Amino acid sequence: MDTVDRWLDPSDLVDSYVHRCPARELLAVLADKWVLLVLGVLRASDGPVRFNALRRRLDGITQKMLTQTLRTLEREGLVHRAVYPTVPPRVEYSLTELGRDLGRITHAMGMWIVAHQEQLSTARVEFDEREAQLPQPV
Amino acid sequence: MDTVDRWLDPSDLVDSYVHRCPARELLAVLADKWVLLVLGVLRASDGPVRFNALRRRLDGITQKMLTQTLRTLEREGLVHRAVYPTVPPRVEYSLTELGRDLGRITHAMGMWIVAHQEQLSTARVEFDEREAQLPQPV
DNA sequence: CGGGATCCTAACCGATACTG
DNA sequence: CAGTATCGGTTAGGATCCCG
Repeated sequence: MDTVDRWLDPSDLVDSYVHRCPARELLAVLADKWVLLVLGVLRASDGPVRFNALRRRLDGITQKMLTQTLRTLEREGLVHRAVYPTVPPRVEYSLTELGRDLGRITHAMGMWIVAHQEQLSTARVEFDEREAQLPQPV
Repeated sequence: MDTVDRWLDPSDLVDSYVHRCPARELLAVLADKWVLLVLGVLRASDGPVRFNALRRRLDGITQKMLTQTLRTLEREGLVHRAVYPTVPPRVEYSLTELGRDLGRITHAMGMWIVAHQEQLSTARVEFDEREAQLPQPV
């Protein structure tokens, strides 16, 4: 079975992407507030999703950012955009093959985050408490 | 064996993190230009890493951003910071247990990116070519 | 309905200078 | 060595208006 373990080999990844290179381009794309969420929603939907439907599922996103995010993902070949020239217009988004593949990893990341929420909040609180003690800036 | 597949179950992740919630906080942290790279370098090193060593491995990062990134990761409980009050001072960074766990997933992501670089560049080129044909903005 | 085009502000971030 | 502090340019991104 095709699992993400395929990518978990011990070879030295760092030298491959730490320096400025094509790989950093996609990294920059993924390092975005909305990209991971959009991928998540598209992945969770079992068919194409219309623009406003997508918008409604992403609490807080503006139409500008959604458009921008979708364009970027389309350019990377992760998202497919289908336009039906009806009236009113209808545009449907879905993941490409490549997008679905990557989606499995980002999904794993999302699951990890949700599963560790409490450890993370605890860490934040403790850090902030430690911070609150030391300073003495007159 | 403990693999990231643990997090690849089909349950509905979206409802858990699409809305504003604690989970989105870490997502916001990860959605950063440097965070994934820093995690990657720390993960690849087999011992603690000093500040400037870290800096040298991250091509293009400024000392300000590295400091900031490390502080954030420390706050999230992903990175441990050890200060040795010697002269000159010495500060060593390493992943926490939590950080190593998450690091396995981000590493998978990095590997995926590197493995699919060419498909991604191709997609970009094709998209840009399609773009270059349509417009007619007199 | 699914955007494009503007305007405008907050934040980010790089550069520089200083410190224990 | 490993930061902190400050300043200033750039940009991200929200709000608003409009259009096919």
